[in-house]
Amino acid sequence: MSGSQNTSMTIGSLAKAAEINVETIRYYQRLGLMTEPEKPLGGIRRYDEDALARLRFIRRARWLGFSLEEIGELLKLEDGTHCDEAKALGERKLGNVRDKIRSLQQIEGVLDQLVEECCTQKDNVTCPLIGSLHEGFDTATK
Amino acid sequence: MSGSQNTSMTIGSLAKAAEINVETIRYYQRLGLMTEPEKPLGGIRRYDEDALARLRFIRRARWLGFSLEEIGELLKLEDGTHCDEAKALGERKLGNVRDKIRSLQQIEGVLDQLVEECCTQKDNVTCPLIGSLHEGFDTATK
DNA sequence: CTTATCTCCGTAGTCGACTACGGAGTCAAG
DNA sequence: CTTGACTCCGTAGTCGACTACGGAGATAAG
Ligand SMILES: [Zn+2]
Ligand SMILES: [Zn+2]
Ligand SMILES: [Zn+2]
Ligand SMILES: [Zn+2]
Repeated sequence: MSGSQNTSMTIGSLAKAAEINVETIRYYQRLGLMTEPEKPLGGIRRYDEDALARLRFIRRARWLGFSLEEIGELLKLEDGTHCDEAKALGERKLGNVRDKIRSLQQIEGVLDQLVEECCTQKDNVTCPLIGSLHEGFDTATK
Repeated sequence: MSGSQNTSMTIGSLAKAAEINVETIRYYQRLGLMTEPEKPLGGIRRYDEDALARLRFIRRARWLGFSLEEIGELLKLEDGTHCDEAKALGERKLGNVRDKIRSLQQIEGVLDQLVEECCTQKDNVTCPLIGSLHEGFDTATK
């Protein structure tokens, strides 16, 4: 798979398809995350489905909190000739992801509790959510 | 609680106590998140436990993923009489956090599988991790 | 053929959250 | 009293990730 059909797009339609700014694509090209296709002698570059897939990959990974630099490493796995290195990288990234999940779950727990406690006592003048932002930092943080 | 003892600190010792950079405190003051105490006529400003508590509040909220602007809102609710607004803010954050967790778990699954498949066949020249990277992410991406 | 709408490319600006710098003033230990 | 660390204050720099601008050339609809 990863078939590069000749569904050729201009950078503008690629941007639209990926729901991303044209300038952002150029920026990714400057960083080496996307390759610039050949320009047909004073013409306009054309992009295929692979470029779109790559863009979606980048956007998704960004949203998940990977930096563009990390995404670059992730994308280098593409050459397929360095199984050992690929595995090492994959494992490291997996570790990162699990760290992020753990951290977010911790935050989730705290926030959930705060929201639940909030507004449970109508008589009470002070909001428990605000109150615990003042206190519980040490316990929740570590 | 929130007792303002006369444990007066300079900005330097406040920074040390809060494990934060002096410049960051000044920055928070510029943003209006911290108030600058009065300066005793050509002297040096002194900070009390309340300032420290407020700094901890800010750091904790930052850790929970609130932006400094949101923290400003949160701090305006400090009087504790705006329970509903505080709760809404907390619930929105909680939603954000849960979305991120779901997405990370999705990518965790994919990465985990890829790493497991990698290098299981020594004869094979192409790395299965690499090969399935795009497809795996495509399917996982939706 | 003529516009209107891209594309190309380099440079520059923005935003959030800090972090650093520099020079004058202040305080405290020796 | 001197010396060295700290404070004050304004401005400027950094970093990551974009986003905008401007002018020249390409392309497509009418
Ligand atoms: Zn190698
Ligand atoms: Zn409440
Ligand atoms: Zn209100
Ligand atoms: Zn492999």
